[in-house]
Amino acid sequence: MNADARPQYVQIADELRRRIDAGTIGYGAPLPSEQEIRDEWNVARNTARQAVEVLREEGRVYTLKGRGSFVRPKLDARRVASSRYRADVESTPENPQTSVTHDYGIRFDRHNPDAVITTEPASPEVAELFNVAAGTGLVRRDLVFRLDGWPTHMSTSFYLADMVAGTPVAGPGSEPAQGGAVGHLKSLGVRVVRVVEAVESRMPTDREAEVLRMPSGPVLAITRQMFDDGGRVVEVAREIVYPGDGVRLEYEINL
Amino acid sequence: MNADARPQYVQIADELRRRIDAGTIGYGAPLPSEQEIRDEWNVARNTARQAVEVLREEGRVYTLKGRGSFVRPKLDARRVASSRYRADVESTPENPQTSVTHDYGIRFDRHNPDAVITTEPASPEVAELFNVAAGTGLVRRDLVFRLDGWPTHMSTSFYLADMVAGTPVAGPGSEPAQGGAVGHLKSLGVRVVRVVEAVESRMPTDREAEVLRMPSGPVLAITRQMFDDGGRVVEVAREIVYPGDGVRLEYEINL
DNA sequence: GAGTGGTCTAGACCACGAC
DNA sequence: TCGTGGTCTAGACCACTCA
Repeated sequence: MNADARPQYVQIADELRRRIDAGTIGYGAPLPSEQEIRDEWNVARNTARQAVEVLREEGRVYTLKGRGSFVRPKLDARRVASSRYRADVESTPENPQTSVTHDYGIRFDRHNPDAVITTEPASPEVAELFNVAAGTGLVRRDLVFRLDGWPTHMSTSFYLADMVAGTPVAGPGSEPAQGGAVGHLKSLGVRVVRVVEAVESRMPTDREAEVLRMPSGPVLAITRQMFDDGGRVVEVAREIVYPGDGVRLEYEINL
Repeated sequence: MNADARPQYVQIADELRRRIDAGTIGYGAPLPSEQEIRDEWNVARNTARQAVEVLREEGRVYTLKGRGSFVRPKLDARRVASSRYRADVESTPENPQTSVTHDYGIRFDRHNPDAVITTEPASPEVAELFNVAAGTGLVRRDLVFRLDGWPTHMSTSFYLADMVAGTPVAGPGSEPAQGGAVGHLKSLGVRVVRVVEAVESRMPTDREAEVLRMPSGPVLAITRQMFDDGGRVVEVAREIVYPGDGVRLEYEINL
């Protein structure tokens, strides 16, 4: 009855993947439920679940208990070049742009991060990245970036409270900002001349999985330090988190 | 009988993880078999399998059919800085080093990659990275890097056949090389002044999963181009593949 | 042949979300 | 209330590895 030697759950996953790629099941649309898969292929529930599990591990779908599994969009256009920060430097009121619009090749106004801005003392970990004493006052900015409603990435970044208190950087409504972090600092008279990024791949935390709707695949996490022309650390991001699939980080090294 | 609200398979996974961290189950040692887990915790086979699956997704164990599941070592010391290529440039016969020994902070002779060197025409993809016509003759080097027998990463890199034919680079026994790719090229009188790397996170191919003994977690894949002082591409690596866990890539950007 | 993991079935009870 | 996915049980047959 089944000439194909591959496991049934792989075959079912292949067919579902084909429907997603063909657009038969669009972005955000529900996958057939486990019961529907059982009916269509005449398999046990565990086999249907295994098929969906394959797609979940691939990051093609995300699953919500009590609701179903849904197709995640492919945001393959995502692209982060090491030249991205130049877009920040070159942003002007007449031609507003940020590193994020640069990455995705989109207009400024399609990019609408939610921002939560708080004040907190530096944890030992962040303090070390800042090269200041633990407990130093920091402004913390938690952002979620979305493109047409779909989360593309999220970040937590820190500024020195002494440097930004009372400025728009420390208040709401300052995001999306012209020129991103570099632009923020430029508006305060701080010139960023060097950025150091450390990239890690890991499984998402529960919150990241929920916010990015990435229940199973890996994420790319970037820890960033920005230095001014005096060699001082003026911004720390820990971390900037992207869904692992489809992201591409480009760096240039001069010897 | 079970006061803990967490699912049994999570609790079992936690206990197994604890034993791994405590050293009760050492690196390379087998996990309890599914049958042993069933006996110890009195659970059904699927529950035992789910527990092992958790550890497999975390990259803590790898599984071989018909044999068992085994503990993967944590190679957390892995660390790749953007300054790594300077180690290649500065390598001398008196003080041999490569970017890989630099990454791991180990002596030269503990690093023993297997090498397979072949000749092949450039695929359209590699040709584009090299900025040459498809079909151009290339020397291909497939390497697997190991540390005390454990695979750390693998790479496929290409050189222009015209440039390296008849040199040690094109022959066996040239790896581990002093100075890695940069050293190779230096020995031919080619000076590498610029390296461009693109980092992606993705699930491993079947071969990568087997070689790296990473059946389930993500990998970090780097596509690299090396440029000489005339702006010509003199080496392409596609791709350098690391197990996703524990790797850290550091880059510096000057604005 | 004994032990291992890979796949699969046919049930069960539960928590959650939408209506 | 009903449909969804999350967890769990108790079996089964298979392919693979090792002694």
